[in-house]
Amino acid sequence: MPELPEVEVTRRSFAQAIENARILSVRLGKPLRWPLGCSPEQLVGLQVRTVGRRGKYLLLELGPGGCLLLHLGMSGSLRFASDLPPPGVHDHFDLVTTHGTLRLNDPRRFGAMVHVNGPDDPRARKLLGRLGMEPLSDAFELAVFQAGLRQRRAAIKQVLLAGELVVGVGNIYASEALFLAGIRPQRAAASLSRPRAARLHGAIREVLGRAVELGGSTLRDFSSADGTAGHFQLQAMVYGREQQPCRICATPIKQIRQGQRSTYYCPRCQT
DNA sequence: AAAAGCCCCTGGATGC
DNA sequence: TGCATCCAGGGGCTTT
Repeated sequence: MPELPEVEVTRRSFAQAIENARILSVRLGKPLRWPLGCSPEQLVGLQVRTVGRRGKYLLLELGPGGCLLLHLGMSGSLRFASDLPPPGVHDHFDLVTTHGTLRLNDPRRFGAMVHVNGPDDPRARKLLGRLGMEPLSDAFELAVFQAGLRQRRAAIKQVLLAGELVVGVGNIYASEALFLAGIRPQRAAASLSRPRAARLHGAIREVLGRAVELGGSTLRDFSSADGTAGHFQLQAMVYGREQQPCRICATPIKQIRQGQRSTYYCPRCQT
């Protein structure tokens, strides 16, 4: 379900509320993508200090030590409340705290909740170690982005999705950002001129930033952890619009496959 | 080293 | 109505 904006909006919807809560119990449902990595009892008594984010991972910093890495995968969503109903078949993780219960619902179970001892934990390194720049932070440096593109021959869409240069750009926003930048998704990353790479850099920030402001939009069924529904204001320019007229030039939008994923683009606006 | 495929899993939409 | 097929927001792992 979630790309960076949805993960960030989810984070903001419960980060304050869970801060400094003490863990009372942990309930596990069906297995997620990876095992928790510790016994549920081991978490009892710890405090949730802060909720951060790296790419599409949420990081629940624990006191006095350790961290929970939370990923929503393709279909995951969170709720945080003190009056949750009994868990349903797709509720696979409950973190019961003094401030409420954080519940992970994930029908497809591509999501994960993983306990690590700290940033140097091998599991943390494996999952977070190769992640690229944060697109909405100052760390997203244009020069580094341009240099990174120059050394990759793969299609630009694939490079964005891979997350090793820049994180958080998922399948929907990749198509949207490339449209905004006027760049064809199949184009080799290394073939982008510096000005066009700069345009893409701006487009990524624009698309993701606006989506965060709108409360996680575009996605069909998104709602944040406090139950607020996504707004849907951000209408897609190309994603999911195969055959429909481009909103700029009216040329029919094309759909292609890249790496088993759908890509949409305007054959006239994007070169 | 980088790139391309392969999976993990369930549910909803579509087609016969 | 029932059943088969395809597709879906991710990304780690294995193979080229």
